[in-house]
Amino acid sequence: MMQNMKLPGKTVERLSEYRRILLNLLAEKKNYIYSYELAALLHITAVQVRRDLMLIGYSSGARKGYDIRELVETIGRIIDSEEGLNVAIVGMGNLGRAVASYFRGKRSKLNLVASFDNDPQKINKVISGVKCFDIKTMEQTIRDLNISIAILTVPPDAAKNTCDEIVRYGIRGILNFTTVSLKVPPDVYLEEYDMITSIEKVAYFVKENLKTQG
Amino acid sequence: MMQNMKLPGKTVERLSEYRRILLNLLAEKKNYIYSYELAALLHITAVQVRRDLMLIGYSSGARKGYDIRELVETIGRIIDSEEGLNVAIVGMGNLGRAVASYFRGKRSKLNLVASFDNDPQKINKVISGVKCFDIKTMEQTIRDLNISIAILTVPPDAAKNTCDEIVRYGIRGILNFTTVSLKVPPDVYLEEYDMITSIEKVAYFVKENLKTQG
DNA sequence: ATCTTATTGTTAATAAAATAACAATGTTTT
DNA sequence: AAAACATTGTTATTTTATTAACAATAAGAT
Repeated sequence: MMQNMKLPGKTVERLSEYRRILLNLLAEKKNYIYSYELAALLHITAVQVRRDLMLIGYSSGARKGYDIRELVETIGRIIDSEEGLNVAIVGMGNLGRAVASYFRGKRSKLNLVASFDNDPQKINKVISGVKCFDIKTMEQTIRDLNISIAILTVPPDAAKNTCDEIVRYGIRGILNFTTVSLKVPPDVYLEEYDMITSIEKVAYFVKENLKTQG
Repeated sequence: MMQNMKLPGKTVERLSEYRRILLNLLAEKKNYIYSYELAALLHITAVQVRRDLMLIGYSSGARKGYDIRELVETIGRIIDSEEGLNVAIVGMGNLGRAVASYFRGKRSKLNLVASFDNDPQKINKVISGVKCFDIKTMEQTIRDLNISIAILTVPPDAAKNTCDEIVRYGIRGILNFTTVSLKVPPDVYLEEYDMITSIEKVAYFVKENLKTQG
């Protein structure tokens, strides 16, 4: 209930992870799961799981644990959009291709319908399972294929311009993997991920642990 | 002051981002920066910047803004380890190669010294700037090259075993890019990133925005 | 059929992160 | 050299996220 209220970002992330795990379990013919089991699989607490499910208004009814199939369904109703959303990868270097292949095991209503690059070797070929379009045709293609989400994997010096472009063409959400931090209008959702930052964070805590534990 | 206390993870992440930006600015011959300028570049608040710098005990002394060179240096003293740490990429598929190339513009004392794969085509070649070793030699190589950080980019079904292995071989920090959530002993630092989760998060907020804004 | 137990759903408490408020301090202007 | 100003460093407040506590309840045991 109160499903009209936006969920906290952290909860959305965990719901996505719950679903990933639950789908795996379904494939293994498991049908019910307790909050503490699901929690253990993600190394979080059972309370957190129950609280997240409370937020999406899901209730097991009984103390037989959660019906996995039903729960997957409920999570989908909350985090997926009914009609599905179309996604494009902008920049088909190593990272773009990597992202494309991650999409194969995808679990939501997201459709990877296009990729863009400026390399003639790539244009009009199917790469990692997705057709690559000439980046010059981006405006037309984004509108034709009704693409609302872009994954940005272009080289850093192209990031700002490309971002401004796709926003003009009507993109509503961007996952930015470049090392450039972008600015978008308030009605466009932007999520940024810098892998070097993640590595430096790991290094920091390794260093600190080494200091205290030898 | 109090530099022996571990910093919050969020602060560490921002420090890494400050440094990335500051290094770019240095390259453009900018020498001083105000907190609000740095904040604007990352779309955060100036208070946050000042608070983070307070936590690492850095003080500009004057109202001329921060001396960029000095600040970069200070951040390095806090988040880098003095001798540098050696890093390996485990799994040289698309994602592994992408990560390797991100390392080129690296800004810290981290050294990418090895990668591992089981594909004979790759073994003993230099790929994306880093030598690829036979994954069978991992134990020896990790010890020989004193590798303490691993970036895990193997296929999902290999994730758990590979993780247990590298932990046995003495790895102290792992950045896990597989879709499998791992378990490590408490003295090993684990950071997990699931890009499908990020995409699903973007999709959720796009959907919500579309609901309220049409 | 009642008792015991395990698990849930939810409220309350705590912890962590972000933001606001503001005194201190140097800089520039007059 | 005093006044006005801009910016910092830090404490206080607010907000957000996590964890703890516990009543409610269904399932199985006796």
